[in-house]
Amino acid sequence: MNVYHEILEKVHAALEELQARGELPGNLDLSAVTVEPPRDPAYGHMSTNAALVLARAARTKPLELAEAIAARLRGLPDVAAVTVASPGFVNLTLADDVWRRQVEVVLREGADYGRCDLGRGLRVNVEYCSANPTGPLHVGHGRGTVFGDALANLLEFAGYRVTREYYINDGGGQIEALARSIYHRYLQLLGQTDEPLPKGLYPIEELVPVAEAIVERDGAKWVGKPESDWLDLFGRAGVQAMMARIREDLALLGVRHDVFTSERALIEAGRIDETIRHLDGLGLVYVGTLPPPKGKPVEDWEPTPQLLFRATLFGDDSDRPLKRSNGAWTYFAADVAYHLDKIRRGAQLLVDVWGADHGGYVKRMQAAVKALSEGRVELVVRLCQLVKLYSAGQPLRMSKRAGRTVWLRDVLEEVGRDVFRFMMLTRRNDAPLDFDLVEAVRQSKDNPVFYVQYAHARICSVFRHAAEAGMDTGRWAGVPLERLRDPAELELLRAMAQWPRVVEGAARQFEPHRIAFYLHDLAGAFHSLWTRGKEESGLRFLLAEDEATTRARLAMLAAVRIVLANGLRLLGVEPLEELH
RNA sequence: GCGCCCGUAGCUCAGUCGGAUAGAGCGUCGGCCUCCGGAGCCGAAGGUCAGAGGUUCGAGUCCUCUCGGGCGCGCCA
Repeated sequence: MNVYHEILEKVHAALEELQARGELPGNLDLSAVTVEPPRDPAYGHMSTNAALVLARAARTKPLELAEAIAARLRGLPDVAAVTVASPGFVNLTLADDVWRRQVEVVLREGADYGRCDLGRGLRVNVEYCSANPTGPLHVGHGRGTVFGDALANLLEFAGYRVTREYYINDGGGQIEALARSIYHRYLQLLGQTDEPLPKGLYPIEELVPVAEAIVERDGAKWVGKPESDWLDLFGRAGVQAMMARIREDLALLGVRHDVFTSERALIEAGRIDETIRHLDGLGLVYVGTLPPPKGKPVEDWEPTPQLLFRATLFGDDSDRPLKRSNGAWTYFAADVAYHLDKIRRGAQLLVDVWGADHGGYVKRMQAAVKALSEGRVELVVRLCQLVKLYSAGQPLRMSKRAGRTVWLRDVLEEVGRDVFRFMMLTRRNDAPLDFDLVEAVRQSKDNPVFYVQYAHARICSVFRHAAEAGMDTGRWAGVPLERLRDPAELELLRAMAQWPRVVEGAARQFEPHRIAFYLHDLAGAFHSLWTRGKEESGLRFLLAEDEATTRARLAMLAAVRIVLANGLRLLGVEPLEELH
């Protein structure tokens, strides 16, 4: 329960009282009534739009209704002042004690401070990363992975039951390309070819050890053999090796999925046939011919009858192919089966985190989920834009064709997990992100990671000094919080009390970046107060001659530290006690 | 040609299920170090929220159109 909810309840109570007195109709919809901090602090601490949103239905003037509401809020224990402002806002200034009490709340709830029940225990499956097992994770994967992981943490904190999931795309043509890429390395190792790697294959060096292992085990056994003899074997070896590497990369990022689901396993278990039959039973599958794309002529277009899913019945722009002309299932068909699998395993809400280049795929997958769940399960898709890498302002040239990709592992070794994770969340997921490897590790206030970490470390430093002075820094019962009087202190307390609101808003919108921005603001409020202590010694946290005030301030700092740590934990960033 | 995303200060970006006088960082200019970590803080300047209509008590936010940028557009994933 946060302060804003408490005040909202009081507004509701005031409205119900007015209804009971017959001054308001009894059947009002109160869902649009909000209590939020006004942008301009001159309007007080909280503001409600109740009169504005209800006036029409109540057939009264907003200002009159606002006055009536205000009259019932005035004089309440925690309310210091209530004013009405045109066109009908009711603005409240709360007693300082309300904010001081938040310290006790935070200290009591600790790591749970900010939790809420927005999700009401709903089972949500968050699928993220899901990089093809054809190479290590690169920086772009890193962004989506961090986003998905932070989102999963956030939803869990907001009361959802979360499953973190990785879909291994090991069933399609790209695995054959992987097998051929490894085979080429294999021939090279045995001196059987000096041809360059054919186009479309993977030029990455990480495949060499895979080929070496095969040489060691089988020698030249596969030289000159037809593809059908070795393709499957080389593909499996490649997938196994690349997934092992990807799991290492995930571990470096601090990411742990609960479930890895293999596309190939779904196919081999006949799950796609089963799923398509299921769709067919619903009358959603037919054989038809799609029109060619308009405006953009496709060479060698041949109208081909295909097995199609009636995606247009569920909001997509076109029906979508389930089978290729060679008879194999499309990627989409496998993905439909996979999403049905997630639903059957109990997911009540599906979240997919994809790269922005998959944007064209969103509607058909949502259509499929709608069809499969008969409208009961929603699929939320979040797209992550590209990461542009820089080094000291110079763009880093990456050429996938030449095999010069910047691997996530290399970046993590350079800047560290915490910096990378935080920086990936300092932008909305759907906006492109510039990431400068040199700037990212600079220790200055330009660097948001450092700025937040520094606030946490400074608080820890105060506590070290307090402990040296022999103060009790662990027990807060009976702390005289009324000693927190300075406007800057109350400002910090109010910033701290925003945390539950921020969690709720971020979770509702699936936007973990809001956590990062909030932490920056909270750190700013703290740094500001700290520096004032430099200028006015009476505002220092540790006062040798005033133990009561010191204890109050330490309690406040302990609470702020908890909120900083809770926020960083959701982002998967470790709060540091010292910086070096 | 169609679909999705985006357009906010010189630059990079926030902006609460629509809320009041649109914010932050960088950069620029001007201040603050006996003393808890100055790796910080305070202040100033800087805006047609791409443009035009619409919805309403109220629009950066919702709708329509235009302009500009990104991504995608049968049998790749």
